[in-house]
Amino acid sequence: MLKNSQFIDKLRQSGLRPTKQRLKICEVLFNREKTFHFTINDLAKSILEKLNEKISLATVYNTVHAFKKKGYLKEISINSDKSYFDTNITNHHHFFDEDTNQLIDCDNDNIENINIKNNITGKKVKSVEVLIKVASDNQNQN
Amino acid sequence: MLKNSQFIDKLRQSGLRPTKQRLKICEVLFNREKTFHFTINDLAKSILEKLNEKISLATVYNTVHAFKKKGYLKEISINSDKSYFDTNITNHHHFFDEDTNQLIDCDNDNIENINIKNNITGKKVKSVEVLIKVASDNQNQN
DNA sequence: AAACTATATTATAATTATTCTAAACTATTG
DNA sequence: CAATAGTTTAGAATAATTATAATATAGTTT
Ligand SMILES: [Mn+2]
Ligand SMILES: [Mn+2]
Ligand SMILES: [Zn+2]
Ligand SMILES: [Zn+2]
Repeated sequence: MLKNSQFIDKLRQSGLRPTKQRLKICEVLFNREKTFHFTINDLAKSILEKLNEKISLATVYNTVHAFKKKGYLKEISINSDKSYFDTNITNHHHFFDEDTNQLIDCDNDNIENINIKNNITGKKVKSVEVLIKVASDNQNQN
Repeated sequence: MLKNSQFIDKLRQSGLRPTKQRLKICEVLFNREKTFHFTINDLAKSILEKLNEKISLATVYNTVHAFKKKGYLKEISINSDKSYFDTNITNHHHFFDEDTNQLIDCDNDNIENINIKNNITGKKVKSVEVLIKVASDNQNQN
């Protein structure tokens, strides 16, 4: 449970002004036990529910992108309809539950280390991530 | 190099009428050496260039989705801006070149078999795919 | 603290990818 | 060939995201 002043410091350190809106968004994003996987819409809804506060959608977009740029959030693509973001910024794998459309972190030691025998020549590996799609047995595989 | 009549048979077999447009799209998609990774826009452009033919965008969307449903194409999510499709319908991994925004197939035996120790309870694994993001050394990691 | 300047917020418009609609067209079947 | 069921099409509708430009705020200077 981080306090406001800690968020203020963090934001200042990364050259972001600690505005009222950004602090609210920090609260919603980072004051939670577990990793938060969300769409912009989820976040906007969360802000409204948790804080009973309305922040302009544009600001939510701006802030999420600012936080991503500073490395406090990462973007995940599982679905081309909308972007998902992740408060777990480490390199990690995901389960994607096709029944519920939920992203779930996959513990890194749940999967053996992945070794790429031949990389593209002249390129450097930036990340290696596994996406495991799951569904209840009877599900249509779309 | 498949002939028209082979496409006609294939389409008939899957209950799709072999229309002029679908045949053209088959030509562009499947008469090539290597796997084709494309966006709808790439495909539309290809149709125009290769066949000097204009097919309505709605038809391109319809056809791609019909082909996907029949299992002749698969959809890949690397980027939430737009959908990528793949003529390689097997379970396989990808390199994504961040410099060029190109998807490249990763040979399955380029990566050791992936074993998931603990799956989500009550769910069945539908697919396990690795995405390896690469870039030239000096690239900013966005 | 007032003034100044750089940044951030906001409502709203614009853009882009994708899907929907409904009318015109075409492949298939009898 | 005629009936019909499926397909194509242009254009409208929708939804996510980004751009704009006026207003507000934070940090800095005086
Ligand atoms: Mn984005
Ligand atoms: Mn979209
Ligand atoms: Zn995660
Ligand atoms: Zn592929």
